[in-house]
Amino acid sequence: MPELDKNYNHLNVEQKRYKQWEESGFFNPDKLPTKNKKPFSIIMPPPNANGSLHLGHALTIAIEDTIIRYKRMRGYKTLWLPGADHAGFETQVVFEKKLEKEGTSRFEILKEKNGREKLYQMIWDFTQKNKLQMEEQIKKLGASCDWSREKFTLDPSIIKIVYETFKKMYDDGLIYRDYRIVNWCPKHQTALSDLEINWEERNDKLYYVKYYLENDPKKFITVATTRPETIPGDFAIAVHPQNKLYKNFIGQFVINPLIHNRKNYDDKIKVISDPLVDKDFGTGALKITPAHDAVDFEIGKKHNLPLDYQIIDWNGKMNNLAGELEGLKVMEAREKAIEILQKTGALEKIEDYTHQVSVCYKCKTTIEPLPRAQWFIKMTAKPKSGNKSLKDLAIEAVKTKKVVFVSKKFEKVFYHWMENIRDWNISRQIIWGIPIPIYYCENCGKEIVYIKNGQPKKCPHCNHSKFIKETDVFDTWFSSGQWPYATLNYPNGKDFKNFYPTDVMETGWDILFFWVARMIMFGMYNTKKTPFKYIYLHGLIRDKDRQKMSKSKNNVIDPLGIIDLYGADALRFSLIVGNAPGNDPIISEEKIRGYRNFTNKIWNASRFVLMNLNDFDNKTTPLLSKNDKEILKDLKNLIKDVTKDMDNFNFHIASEKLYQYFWHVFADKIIEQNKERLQNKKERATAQYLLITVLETSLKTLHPFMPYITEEIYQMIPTKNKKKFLMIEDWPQKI
RNA sequence: GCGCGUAUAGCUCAGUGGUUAGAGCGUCCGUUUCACAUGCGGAAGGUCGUUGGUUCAAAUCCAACUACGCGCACCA
Repeated sequence: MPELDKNYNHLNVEQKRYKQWEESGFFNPDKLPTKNKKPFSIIMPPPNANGSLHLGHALTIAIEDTIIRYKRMRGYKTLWLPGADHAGFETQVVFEKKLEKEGTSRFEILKEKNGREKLYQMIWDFTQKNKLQMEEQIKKLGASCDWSREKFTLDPSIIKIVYETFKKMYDDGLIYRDYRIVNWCPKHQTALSDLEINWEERNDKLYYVKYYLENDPKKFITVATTRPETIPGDFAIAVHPQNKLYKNFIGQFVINPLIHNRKNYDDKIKVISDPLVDKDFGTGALKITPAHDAVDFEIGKKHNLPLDYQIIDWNGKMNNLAGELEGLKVMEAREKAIEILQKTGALEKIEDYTHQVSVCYKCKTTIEPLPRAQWFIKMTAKPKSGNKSLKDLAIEAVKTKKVVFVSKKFEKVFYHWMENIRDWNISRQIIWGIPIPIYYCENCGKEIVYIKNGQPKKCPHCNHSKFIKETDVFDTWFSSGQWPYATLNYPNGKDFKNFYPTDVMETGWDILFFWVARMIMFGMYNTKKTPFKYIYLHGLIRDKDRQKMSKSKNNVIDPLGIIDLYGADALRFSLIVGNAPGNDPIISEEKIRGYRNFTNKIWNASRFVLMNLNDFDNKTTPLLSKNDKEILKDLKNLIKDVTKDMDNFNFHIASEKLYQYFWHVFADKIIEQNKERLQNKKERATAQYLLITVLETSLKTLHPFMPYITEEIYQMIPTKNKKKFLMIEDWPQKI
């Protein structure tokens, strides 16, 4: 019998065991000796290759590894496929911060010769370094994923599939380029999707500005606006068609109160009517600045107003069309505009006004709505080859239960978002990403989708042979949205045939729209199937004060530091127990320490059993007492219960039951009761049998949650028909 | 504006109609002898937000209310 330390020391165990598991090849389903040939697969949400792992990642790994290890023990051919995400915009933002610290910027590098290529290479190297580090962290957590199948979102095989999807959607009429108002971040110099902006409440002012009639300078129409600096870009005043107040103004002209002698345009502004205008807001009259507001742009389009008269540039400064405001930043321009309006008497009054302003979700810079040509995906239109829109496909998949949310509440949230979805802007003006495979003919200007290497030889429209390449790249979610089938080598790969649709998608609820919804749409559109059967959404980890963990708040628990202190098993268990799916778990070091104590309990109870097995013969038939039988019956019932919980994704309940049982039934009662029997010659063998049976069964059921310590002890106990690893043992069903 | 959710011990949370409502941490008392002081024995601590309903039975199902949290949204 080996001499065991008095306290469990995870440092002696974890690395050694992981190496053995990995070398065994059993992480790979093809090498797994399984009775039951049924496949079971999970695609790991690929962490962003732009930093180290945080507790949220540890939670993902803990839950998914628990599921995978459980299913593996149930005899499934289990595949858990790891990967990493280039994470376009997110990574570029992180990298730019790094550049800033080094005293330079993305724009400086882009100025250099081949700057674009150079910057791309720099970020590439950065992500590859991070990726290696992340892999090590995932291994430390004990993740039994198949590293031989690992993928990166910029692998050529992935890009190929992403391009083919783009081409298919383009040919299907779902992809189009349009000039319209986009969410522009002046700091990051890119457009953002509707999901990438946040809304902040601001206490601003509402300015009431008079626009005098051209023909009758005594009469005027008052407009309420929060953005007087955009007045130089006004091309109409719009009122509701049924608004009696302004009936006589419709069709007349007013004079722009802020600018005169506009380039190429009159200073006269027509009063028009449009049902989009709210009769009851402000004065009921709306100034129309097509290039600087989404609603105005829509109205402008309908009424044939100039849409590209942009008076704010891409840096958020007033340009030379802004008259006296030229050169000022937007906020400065606002003050200046008010000054001028006040002087000319055009300012009627100012009111306090609280409203929502959109900001960049990364840098909090106020979003500038600006017109720009962008690539979009139609969400509500039918493709040429089918009769259901992406929106309809996704809604139908959930309605028909092809995909099921483990927490029902997210189903409702999903529907709500889906019902109101608008077209998706997939172009980003950044360099870190997959280029949109489009060329514009230099001659006829038409766009050509070209997804092979190199560039098109001849323009199919005019036979010209010179092209300009699109410089925009895809929104990162356009590629990660295709992750489940792309990683499995769609459409002809063996893995795709064996493992698609995958079984569970487990990820944080914060990316339900960004990622999960898009995966469902892409999966349904491309493969006609949902990419997964169940969606398990976990919460966002908070600290003791309910705060989201972030570096700036200095409340981050570093998973690696915690693992070094208390072990991966303790961390994993504390992430699982009491954490119902979908709720935001609160994790403190005290909780983790508490479950570290549990690992020690397991260690010592096992140590006690092992200390008393030197003469144990696993072939003798035990003489079980009534009480012994009762104990085994209870254990059987526990397993039944726990198995049911595991099948229903109730890991938080299963883990707690196992904890209760091991500590307060096995250690407190069963071991105590049998201490005396072990001293009794007649009863010793039976007591040994009972103890080792309960211990072995407990180890098996605890293994998915605490893989390291259970494996370590399993390797030491003398039981019948032992497998090479506990990892590939059978989940206990009969005792 | 539209929608979703939460309220259980001092704190943070589990609890899938059925004994005496649980866990981690914390508090108090006792305890180092042969598995474990990262332990053991014991104790204090709960009108399960409020009110009403359904039921033989409600923390659990339903409704309203109160408080809090969150998501979505082109009201200038």
